[in-house]
Amino acid sequence: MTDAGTFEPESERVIRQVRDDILDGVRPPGSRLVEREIAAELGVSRLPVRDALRVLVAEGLVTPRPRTWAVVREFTPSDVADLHEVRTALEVMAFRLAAERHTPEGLARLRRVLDAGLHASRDGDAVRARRAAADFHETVTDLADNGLLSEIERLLRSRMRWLLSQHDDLVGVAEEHEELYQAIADRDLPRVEQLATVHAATVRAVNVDRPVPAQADASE
Amino acid sequence: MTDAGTFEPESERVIRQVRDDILDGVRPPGSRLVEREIAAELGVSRLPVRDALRVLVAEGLVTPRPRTWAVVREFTPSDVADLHEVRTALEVMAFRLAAERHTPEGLARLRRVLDAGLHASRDGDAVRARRAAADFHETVTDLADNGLLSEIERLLRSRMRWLLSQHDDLVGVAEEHEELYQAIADRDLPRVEQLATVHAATVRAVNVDRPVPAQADASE
DNA sequence: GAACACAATATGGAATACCATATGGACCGA
DNA sequence: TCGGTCCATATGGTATTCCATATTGTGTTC
Repeated sequence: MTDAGTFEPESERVIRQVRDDILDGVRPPGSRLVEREIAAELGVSRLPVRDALRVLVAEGLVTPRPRTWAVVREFTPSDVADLHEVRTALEVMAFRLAAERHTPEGLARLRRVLDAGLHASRDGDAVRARRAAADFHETVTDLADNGLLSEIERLLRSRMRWLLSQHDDLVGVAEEHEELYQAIADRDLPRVEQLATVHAATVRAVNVDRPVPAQADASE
Repeated sequence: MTDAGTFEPESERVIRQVRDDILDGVRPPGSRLVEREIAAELGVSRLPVRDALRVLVAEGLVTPRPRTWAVVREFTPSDVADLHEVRTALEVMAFRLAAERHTPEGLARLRRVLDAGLHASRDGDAVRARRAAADFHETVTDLADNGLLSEIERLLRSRMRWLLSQHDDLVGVAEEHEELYQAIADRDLPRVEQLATVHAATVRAVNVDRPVPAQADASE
């Protein structure tokens, strides 16, 4: 075994590059994704590009069209509402399981991530605060100790990143994380579920503030 | 437009073939999946096979190993537990949303699927009953009117099919479906949530009874 | 006899080439 | 001038080929 752990196929690099291009707005929604063009830009063959596009389709960032070029996905208000709904259900579950199953080590890790987030948000460092907020959720999912849940979380991560890129109330989020941490540490399940639901609603609220005329969003 | 709607690349055929092989036990867990072999068997090039394996990896039916052959996934008891947990959360959500959002047409469709299932299970037609049970859940997801939820459901479908292939209490399942249908039709949310939770537990119970003859690959 | 090293082979990763079909525009006719 | 049809081009799908590396069997040495 020479580098089994560190081996990275070209397609990985292409995936990251194209994904970042999309998330950073370099490739705006609706723009063409032509295999040959991307291959030429990145100096690789079409095959890694094909692989990468498949992955990005699975991540929901790219819309394939049979026999023709793929396009960067355009998220409709309905898509956003759907994502919030599913995310809420999964995160409430993750928080609940984390409260039930956390280990001392895991809890300490969560504490550290939380502190980093609190610090960053109080300093007004938006980039690090957002990063820490994402880490917080990822760590909670980790504590939940459910491989499939982690897998789905990874799958939705790009979409979430896209969705939350315009979230601003970083301090409020960090404070809610603090409360959630306490409830998890105390294994207070009812409180965790309540807080997690509220937290999801908070994040959604900030996003829905923008025009997004969600259609069936008045449900909850 | 010649056949834009009916076009199917070779990889689709390969996907179905290999997936069915796995689910039918023709390719048992742990067995090698060698691109060249499969390509030769199906009379296609390696590329469609590569594509197919990627998809099956995404479906969780195949475990890839960098630079070496992939293997048919071995489900550990832990994997099964994880799947049940996630499935429960998502289905409760699907049932709740279906109760909130169903249209008259959709409800009628659900009624028809349910009747087919009741009929088949009373006749002792296991194959059709199982098919109808799957259709019932799929229709409910459809009624929930959340594209992402449907997407994840499709993703998990193969694993569920594998998991439920040994489910026997078809009559009981159909009867629980009947109750769920009524609660959905009445838009009785609390009852739907309670029934959905119980239903998930029922299915799990039957499966946990017979601890999947996993290839005791206690590797992870 | 067992364990390690090395070589032959198997296998996935990537590049190149070719084909079938969708796309987009130009030309023709009304 | 507008609409339809046909053709050149663009583009994704597939096959073939070569390459780097993991696997596996064999021989050698302690």
